[in-house]
Amino acid sequence: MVSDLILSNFSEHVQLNETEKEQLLSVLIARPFKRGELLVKGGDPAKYMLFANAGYMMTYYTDSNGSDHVISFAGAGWWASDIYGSVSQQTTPYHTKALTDGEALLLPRLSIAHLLQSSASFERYFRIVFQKGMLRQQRRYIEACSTSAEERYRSFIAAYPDILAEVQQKYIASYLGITPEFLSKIRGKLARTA
Amino acid sequence: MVSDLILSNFSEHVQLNETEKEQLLSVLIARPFKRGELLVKGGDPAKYMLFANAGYMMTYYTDSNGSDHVISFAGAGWWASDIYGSVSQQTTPYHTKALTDGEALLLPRLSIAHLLQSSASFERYFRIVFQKGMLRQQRRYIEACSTSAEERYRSFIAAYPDILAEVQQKYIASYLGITPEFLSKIRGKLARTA
DNA sequence: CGTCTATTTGAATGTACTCAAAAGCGGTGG
DNA sequence: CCACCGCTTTTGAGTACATTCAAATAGACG
Repeated sequence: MVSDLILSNFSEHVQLNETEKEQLLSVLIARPFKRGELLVKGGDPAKYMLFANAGYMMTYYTDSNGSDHVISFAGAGWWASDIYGSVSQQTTPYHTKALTDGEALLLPRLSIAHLLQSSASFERYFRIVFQKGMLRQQRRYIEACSTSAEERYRSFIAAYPDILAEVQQKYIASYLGITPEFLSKIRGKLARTA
Repeated sequence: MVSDLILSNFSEHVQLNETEKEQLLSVLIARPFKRGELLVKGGDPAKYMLFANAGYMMTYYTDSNGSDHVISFAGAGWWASDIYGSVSQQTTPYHTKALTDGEALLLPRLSIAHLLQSSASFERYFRIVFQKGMLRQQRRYIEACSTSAEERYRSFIAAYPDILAEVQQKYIASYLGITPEFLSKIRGKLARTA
């Protein structure tokens, strides 16, 4: 298992000693995936956090009308944003699906609890991850409230051109909080304008 | 300074020893406030996190059109959701305003850094606070995307009847992501129906 | 009491949705 | 290699939820 990505992600935030690194690597589970595969199903027990080692995943929610809402995409080097797998709770309401071929590293919930107890470095790492996650979610909410769909699409393609290339349009529409039809119309308009 | 609320909030998540409790209390700053007072101004240096010891505060964002968007309310026993004061960054984009008379406890950024380094309990506490905050923000986003304004208002009054009584309607409208006029129409309709 | 702000109400408008149908695209099997 | 199938994207017409603008009413505070 190639673990450079996750180790470098940790080292962006904390300095792990050799013991801690080994401890972390020893509990990770490599999970290769194929495009379209459902890695975590909403309603199931939340067993682990997922780190994208290669390829793209997305975390989304299916509401009571059956509509899906993409919470976030995760490309190589990112955690999936379903963090229910990190809390001692029975189930997650979110699905996590592979959007391309790739590989996830699974970090089991019990291992997380173990890591957190064994070293303040792990507490610190996850404190920072969740702190940033909370800030990101706030910004996302603000952006959804205060900008039009067209603006959100423009800023999305500016910020994540790589995701745009890899991922189906209907998922991007869902991420932006609009219907696939409406995204198509926005794209048509932008193409005509440009 | 009466500090029961914040100590009991910590003890919901971690067990602090006497030294740690003293350490925490020694860095908190009591900040009484009056209704309408601006406690933190967006664009200013983010100096601290704010814990509501009494009364209500709200954190909100003013977008480029000059419209305000309430991110969250904080009643007694809650942290304001502007957590920029916890990261080593220059400024916060959010305002925090007093909605009633009350008192905030200010936890300065440097003190947070100090606490985090001195004990894993503090790392753990803030890890949990941010973890829950991230989950809450995600749920809020999902709710904004997947339900109508009327449904959101209904679930708001069911969940927070106390806030409803204390806080001006236009702020609740902003929290729900709608205009004050439209909230008024929803209320009119519900009153007529019921 | 008068002033200022918040809330209500109404009419016109707009952004985004729904429903429906056509066109495009990718994979699979004959 | 082509034909077909299923799914995604495009396009169009009609609709709905929520907004904007404007004016009237109600409340709060000095």
